[in-house]
Amino acid sequence: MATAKQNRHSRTRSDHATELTEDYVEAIFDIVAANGTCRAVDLANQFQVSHVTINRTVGRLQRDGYVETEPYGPIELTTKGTKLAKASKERHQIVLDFLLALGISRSTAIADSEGIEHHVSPETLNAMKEFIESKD
Amino acid sequence: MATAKQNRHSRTRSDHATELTEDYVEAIFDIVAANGTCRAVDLANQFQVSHVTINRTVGRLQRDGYVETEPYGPIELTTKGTKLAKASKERHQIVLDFLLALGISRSTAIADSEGIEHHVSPETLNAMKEFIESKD
DNA sequence: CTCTGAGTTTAGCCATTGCTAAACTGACTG
DNA sequence: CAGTCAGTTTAGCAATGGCTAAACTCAGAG
Repeated sequence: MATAKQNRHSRTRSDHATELTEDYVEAIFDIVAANGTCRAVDLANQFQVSHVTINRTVGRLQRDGYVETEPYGPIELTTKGTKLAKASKERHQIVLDFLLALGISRSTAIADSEGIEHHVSPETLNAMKEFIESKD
Repeated sequence: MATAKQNRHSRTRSDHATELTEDYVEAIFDIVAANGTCRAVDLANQFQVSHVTINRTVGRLQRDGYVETEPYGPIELTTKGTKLAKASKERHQIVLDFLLALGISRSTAIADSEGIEHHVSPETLNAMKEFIESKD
């Protein structure tokens, strides 16, 4: 009877790009909030990746309309980028709070929430929110 | 004062490869269990990806010692591959049961668990297990 | 024993995400 | 105003994970 299961893993493909995009706009948002401005070198620090990789990734973010930047200039989020950053940060925070409410240690919760945040549907996110509130 | 945060996103890099490996050995394990044998075409069905992609990915799995296969022959898990498949399946099941225990609908739980399973630490997995048991 | 067709493999293309090495900019120092 | 140096960009390499088109294998039908 062959497989029985179907599709399902199909997300995996393009979603890795989405994850990276979300991580970047989140980081840019935070760095601008902290430093007033964001340079490539700040992102290289954040992600522990070479500045060259940053440069090209930022180029893709610009191509896709998430950031604005000029040669040798700072990196700024567009409206679209800011919107995505805020949504990602909110999701991230809920996942983190949820893990903490579940009794996970802070350091593990921080690490796991980074990975999990990109994979929670609105329904699950909502359930997490309710769980957190029930623990207040 | 620059960034303040540090590292943390460093997992993202090589982990995508690990995720794919886990998904593949899990699928191979299931297909062998269901059909008695696993062919490239079964995996192509499962992942909705061309058979050519399957072929090369299986090549990498073989290179890395997870599967054994000969040209035009079936695909079999090595001891190492079987071990990883079982561990992944167990983790997957716990995450799924956890989401269900949290009140998530079955279809969403199935979808989300696919994404989340690769990002839960042993500590979090344990907390999930306890949560499930507390609901019995 | 040939022929056909499902399944596999090879060849060759593209984008992404990593890297090092080398060239370039621009601002601050002397 | 020349030099230096941090930061940026360009050039070019590798591995991964996707694809189509074309060639090959092998088992089952005639």
